[in-house]
Amino acid sequence: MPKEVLFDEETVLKKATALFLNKGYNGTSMDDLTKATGLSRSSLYNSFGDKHSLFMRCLTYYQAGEHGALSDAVSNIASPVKRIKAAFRYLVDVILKSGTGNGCLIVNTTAELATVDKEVCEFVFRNTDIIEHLFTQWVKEAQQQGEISKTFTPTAIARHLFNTYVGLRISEQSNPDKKFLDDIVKVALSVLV
Amino acid sequence: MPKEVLFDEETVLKKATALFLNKGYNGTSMDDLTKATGLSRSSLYNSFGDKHSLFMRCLTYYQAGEHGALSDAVSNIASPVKRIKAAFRYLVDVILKSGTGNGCLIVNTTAELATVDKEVCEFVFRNTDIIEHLFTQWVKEAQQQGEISKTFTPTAIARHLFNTYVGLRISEQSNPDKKFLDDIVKVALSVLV
DNA sequence: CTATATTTGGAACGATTATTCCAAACAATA
DNA sequence: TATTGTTTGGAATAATCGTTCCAAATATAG
Repeated sequence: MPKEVLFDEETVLKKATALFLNKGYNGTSMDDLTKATGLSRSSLYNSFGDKHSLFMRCLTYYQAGEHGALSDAVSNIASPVKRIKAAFRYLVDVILKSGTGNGCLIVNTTAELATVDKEVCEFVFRNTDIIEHLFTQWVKEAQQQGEISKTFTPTAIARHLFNTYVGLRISEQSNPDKKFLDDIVKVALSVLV
Repeated sequence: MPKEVLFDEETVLKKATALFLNKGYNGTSMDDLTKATGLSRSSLYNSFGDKHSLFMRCLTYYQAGEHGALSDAVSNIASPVKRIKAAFRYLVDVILKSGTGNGCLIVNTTAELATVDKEVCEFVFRNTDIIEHLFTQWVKEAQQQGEISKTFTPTAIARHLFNTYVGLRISEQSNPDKKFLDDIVKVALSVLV
């Protein structure tokens, strides 16, 4: 039987993801990745394929992590409007507590690669769809329970919420200030009436 | 007297900017730039310094161009609320007409370099401030003329508008669809009452 | 026409890029 | 313990990176 793998795959993904998040895809070299993960070149290639494959793994790993964290933060909130507000308060909280101002890997990747990398393009499109549907569900709930008016369609409001999210992920990098982000959330969520 | 420069500096900047907008800073090589501009390496270095200097020139060139285009599009609109709405309609129009889905150079650069490049960081911070102040002026006007309520401060609304703008510049890359962008604008600007 | 000053093209540079390769290390089975 | 199959580290690769350098080209001034 083969020698077993000595490293924890998730630990490696976590460190690689942090690196990509900080320096971007093109700004991160395989040398950086070996140093950050502690793995040698061959181990990295053997376990994750080439740089692009590793990056795609990081993207899905990051996506799952973010989605899980958000679920944990708001899943027990019954009121859909309160759930939406809590989600954005949670987001601002995470941004300020991380302190790095690195933004979101998926948003950053959209800006860096969406127009030149087909695989990335498909990923970010799917991701957009997933978030839009999640928000749409929440808004639909809110309208059915009479928490907010039916002036706009659930989809339209969901898209606005998505846009507010990605905006915040850029804004945190150009002006990582609590008042700035709070102002954005306060006004953006005032449409939920 | 010296031999005069044979190329038009603005034409070169325009082509270099288009390249950076499409492929990002790290994704664009000096070789790409020589091919796109038609200039040789030495001419490029001689006239614009190194890659980073050329990039900063492109950033300010792009900034001036965008600001000028926006001014031209809305400066003759007396009503501040109509002006804001026209600005975002103009933006969606530009996005759809360009068809490239490349987003905004400054937003993309924020995502790619803001946390690792001090000079870029200062630039995007200044840019954020400029746009915030412009929007703040418009909102202040609107409130003074009674076009919208004073529920929120002009700054808070301006920050929401800024956030909506950068969001749109990402969203256009993840889902370049007219209905999608129109929904965002429609809901986001519904706070102007 | 000559001299001058600057640009220009292209070769050349060392550093870094992503990737491959191979022998040595090693854990699990037989 | 011997064998097997895989991982591992590090050297090696070819390509590309940003940058420099220099001789040739060229427009102006004298």
